[in-house]
Amino acid sequence: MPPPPEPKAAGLLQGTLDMMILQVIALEPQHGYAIATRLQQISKDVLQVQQGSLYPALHRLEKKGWLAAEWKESEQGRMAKIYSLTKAGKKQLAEEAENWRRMSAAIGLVMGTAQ
Amino acid sequence: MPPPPEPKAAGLLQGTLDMMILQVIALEPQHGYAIATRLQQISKDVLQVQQGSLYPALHRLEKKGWLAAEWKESEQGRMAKIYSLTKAGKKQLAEEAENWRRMSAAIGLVMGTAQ
DNA sequence: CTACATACCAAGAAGCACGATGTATGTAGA
DNA sequence: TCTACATACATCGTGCTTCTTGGTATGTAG
Repeated sequence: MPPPPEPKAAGLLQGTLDMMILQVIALEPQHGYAIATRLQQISKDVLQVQQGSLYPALHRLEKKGWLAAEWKESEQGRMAKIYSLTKAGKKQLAEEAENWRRMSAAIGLVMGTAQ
Repeated sequence: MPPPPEPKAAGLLQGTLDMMILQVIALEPQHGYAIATRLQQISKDVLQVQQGSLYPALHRLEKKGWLAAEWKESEQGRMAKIYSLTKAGKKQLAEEAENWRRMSAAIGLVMGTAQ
């Protein structure tokens, strides 16, 4: 049998996935599969979003009205559901980003990583 | 009736509570009530740990062997359960702190807060 | 025709923070 | 004395999010 393929250690902080999805889409409308790829690229392989986390999150965000979906052709020439930010989504992203800054700064204070 | 007492906005990132508890206790053994107070002080009121989050977390950490508990007199002259870090707890804290740094840095990259 | 990358989705389980609620004691003030 | 408040512990149920695992389908390269 093959050696256990590394712990994988995803373990995302709750709530940050939604925020990062909004952020990636804010830069440019994307389909789900590409969002996961981009997140992994940008974070230099630290963040590896599972599909079982990604798609529920996308549906969640669409349901709340932060995202709008549309079937289009992807860059690879295949049909894909392209998500883009709604106006409410932009506002939500701004709020969550601000909250993230406050929170991570506070945690930084506690952990002595401040400054 | 009194005006609604401010949103309170706790909303901790899941998983970080354990890490911060370990960190606060690493600085000095504390009892539960004091841990919550300290966290609030250090974070300048950004982090407000509910008792319904705190005590389960303490029991969880003790069960895993990261914390050791002992009944002693508090600074206020009352009996309190003082928690201190075990050897395993120190190791765990180091791991979680390192992981936090990697994670928050990665999220920072995504959010454009980098540098 | 097999494997792989692309692209979507669902179901079940587990973990965790939260809100509400309860107990008890010591102290300060009315 | 009676009341309020701070200290100090704790449990329970709920809801949300993430993870794991599995499944569908298409195009392309070998």
